[in-house]
This record gives sequence, structure tokens and C-alpha cells, in this order.
Amino acid sequence: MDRNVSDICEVYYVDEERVEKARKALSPEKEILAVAETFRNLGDPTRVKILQALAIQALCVCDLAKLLAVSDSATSHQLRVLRSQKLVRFRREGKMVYYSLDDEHIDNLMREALRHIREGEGPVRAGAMKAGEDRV
Amino acid sequence: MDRNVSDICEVYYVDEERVEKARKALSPEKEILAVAETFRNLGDPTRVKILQALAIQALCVCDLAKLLAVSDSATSHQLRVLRSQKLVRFRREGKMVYYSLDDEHIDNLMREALRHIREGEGPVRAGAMKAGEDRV
DNA sequence: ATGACGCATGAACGTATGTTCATGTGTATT
DNA sequence: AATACACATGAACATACGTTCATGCGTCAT
Repeated sequence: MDRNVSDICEVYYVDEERVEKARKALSPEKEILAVAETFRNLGDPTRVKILQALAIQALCVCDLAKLLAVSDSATSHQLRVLRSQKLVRFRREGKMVYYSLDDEHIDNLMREALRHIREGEGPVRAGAMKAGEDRV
Repeated sequence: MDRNVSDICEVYYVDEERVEKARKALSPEKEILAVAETFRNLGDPTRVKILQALAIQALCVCDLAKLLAVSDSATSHQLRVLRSQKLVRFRREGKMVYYSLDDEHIDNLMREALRHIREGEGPVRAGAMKAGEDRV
């Protein structure tokens, strides 16, 4: 059967032009992966607390363990994760190891995330979504 | 010198004062959890791509599926996650559903994360940047 | 109405993730 | 040197997560 495919392709439901435009806006795959991994590492309540605390002042592992009410080992593991993504740095002082935030972007990310979650807490913005949408 | 070492306990290696100061700096538990969940939802390469694409223009599910080279179902699931955290909103147009970013904080978070990961990557030479990488 | 299409949802599967327990490393004190 | 302490690491376990498959829901055209 000979159907004229050109007609179909022109109006193809997937808007190729739009897709291409969006594709060009994407960061290279390597960066996408790095960004996702960074966010994933931030995506744990314990680590969020660690970073909020370190935003104020440097702390050692045992301080953090006490603050978080978890074991030293668990704390150390979490710090290892944060270290691997260069989210925290550390300096040695005798037996103690003091951790602090690695750069100012970390704190910025935390603050921006707080702003985001605080937006939805009030009454739902009018027209944000169609009626009958599932709540959080 | 038989000075008893028991007075070490008073000073305890865990600096209580420092810990208390840090504890006061923490957001309430509810917010910590919300922030962590938001970051966790951002911590997936597919969802990062979706948000970068939506930062440019609204797209429907099938557009995104094509762009991401995954099934419509998988795309829909990811959008459901993003919706649950109010990271994206959507509007219905006939059969199609167009998604877009919910607020400007999302884009800010993406850009800030990009800045972060680009810091540690050795010397940022001209060769490291390619066309279409002007997102920051 | 009936079929086609875009999208949403539920269940199930494989894998990755966070925690714990036990042990190892390095440093300071005795 | 030997001990104690702060921290790091490895293995192992339970759970959570993302993907896929199959199905259901709404809307549009015939």
C-alpha cells in the first residue's frame, strides 16, 4: 500500500524541530552525569544536615556523629561520599580531622533548594496546575 | 605527677558547644527531609535532561521520550516523580500534555550545580567547551 | 460507537544504595 | 614500644530505586 508518508512526517506528533532545539540545549552527557551524581549525593537527609552544619563552621567526625545521633562509622561513610564529589574538604589537626564545605556553590544549592520547597507550602498558586491534580 | 585524667571527660573530645551551635543552624526536620527528597529527585541523568530541556521550552511526553530515547512509559514515570515534588507543571492541549518547569529555582539549581562540577575539572580550557554549551 | 493515539498507572524484576559490624590505619600520649 | 583514641575502610545485609511490561483512562477522528 502506498501512502504518502510525507504528509504524515510533516505533522508528526513528535515535533522534530522542537526536539532538536531542546537537544541542543542539553549539556554534554559527561556533565549531565556529573550533575545528576552531585544531586544524588545531596539527596539524603543525613548529608543535608552535615552540609548545613558545615556551612556554619568546620566540624570533626565525632562532632558530626554526635550532632546526627549516628555512629562514627556511618558518619565517616557519608563524609566519604561527600568527599568523592568534592562537596566537602578536610584538614588534619593531630588526631582530629576537620571537615568544611568545599566551595560556595554548595551553600548556594542548599539555600536555593530551601527557597524552592518553601514556595509550595502556602496555598497552591492559582493556575499553576489544572484542577484535579494529585497532591504531593 | 599523678594528675587524674578523669577531668578530660569535662572537655570531652566532642565539643558540645560547637555541636549545639551547629544544631541550631539546622533547618527543621521537615524541611531537611523535603530538601533531601528534592535533591534525590534531581539526582537522575534522565530527569536532569528533562529539566534542562524544559528550561528552554515546554514539551509533551512524546517529545521528551524521543529526546531521551526512552519509552513513553518511562518518560511518564519520570515526569510523575518531578510532578510530585512540584518541579514541573503541565497543561493539557487536546490529547497532548505539555510540561514545563514549575518555578525559576529549578533552573537556578541546575546552573549552580553545573558551576560546581566545572570547578574541579582541571584547567577549563577553550577546548573543553563546545558549541551549544552556553548554559551558564 | 469504534478505533487510534497520547498519556497514566500498577506490578514485578534486577540493581544500586545506605546502614551496620568488624577490622585496619595513623597519630598522639604514656 | 605500647596503648588509646579518631577516623577510614571492607564486607554483608535489607531496602529503596529505576526500568520494563502490561493494562487502563481520555480524547480525537472516522
